[in-house]
Amino acid sequence: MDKFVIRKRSHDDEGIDHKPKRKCSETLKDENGDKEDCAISNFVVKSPAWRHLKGQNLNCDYCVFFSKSCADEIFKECEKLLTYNEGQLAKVNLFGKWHDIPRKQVAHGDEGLSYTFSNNTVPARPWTPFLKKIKDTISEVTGHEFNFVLINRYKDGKDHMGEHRDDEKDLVQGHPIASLSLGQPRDFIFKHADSRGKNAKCNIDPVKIELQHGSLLLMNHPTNTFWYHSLPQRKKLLNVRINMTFRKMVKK
DNA sequence: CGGTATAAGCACC
DNA sequence: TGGTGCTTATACC
Repeated sequence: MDKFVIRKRSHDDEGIDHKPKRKCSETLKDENGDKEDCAISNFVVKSPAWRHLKGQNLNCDYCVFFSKSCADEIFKECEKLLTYNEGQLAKVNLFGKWHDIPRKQVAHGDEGLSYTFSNNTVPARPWTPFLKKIKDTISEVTGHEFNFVLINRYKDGKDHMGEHRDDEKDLVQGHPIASLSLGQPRDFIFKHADSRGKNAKCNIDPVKIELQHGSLLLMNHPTNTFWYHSLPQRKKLLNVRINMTFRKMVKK
């Protein structure tokens, strides 16, 4: 793998330009001597070129975060190391009916945290060295802290996720969510809450973006207050996509 | 308490 | 194939 340099992104970039201003030339080190659990010792993050997604109250930043070789390796490690929830933990209740979620899901995070949506409470499994390393790298570069990651695995284009907002009480209000995409690129669609359905109050165009292998999408406040997002079916796509959304949850 | 929203699928087009 | 509208009984605001 390539040699990597981690560059931080300072908070005062926001709203003006999204290129990192501070440099940090240290290479991320294995703090726990966890080579056996995590084959990845370095990550590529070469001053990512951020692109700002703008809309009415839409505030997101997107970049290709990991180089292809690094993203390939992380993807491989995910497939080797991760296991996913089953049974009741893999169901949601909507409009009075229980459904198996059309994808696989698991969460890791600080002890005691969990995430509840649609009558489904996903408890955090402990951080693994592998996941902690990814989390720390993203924190380092974005300047935001996270204590929880929700991982979704879409085995092919038939797996999907419906429209929703990440507006649960479990989430620290106003804190950004960092979404790392690995594997099969997929369309990701934002729709404004007031612009949905037959009786829409206004007509705001949806914002679509194809989330690339190794990319990071930062969903900043107040995006999730006003915009729904979804990962629609794309039936012709045959390959696996893994998504990690790093979050800050309220401690209870 | 009443009002409101829904991370799902399905039935159209 | 993909986008839209509808569902429905809890939950939780």
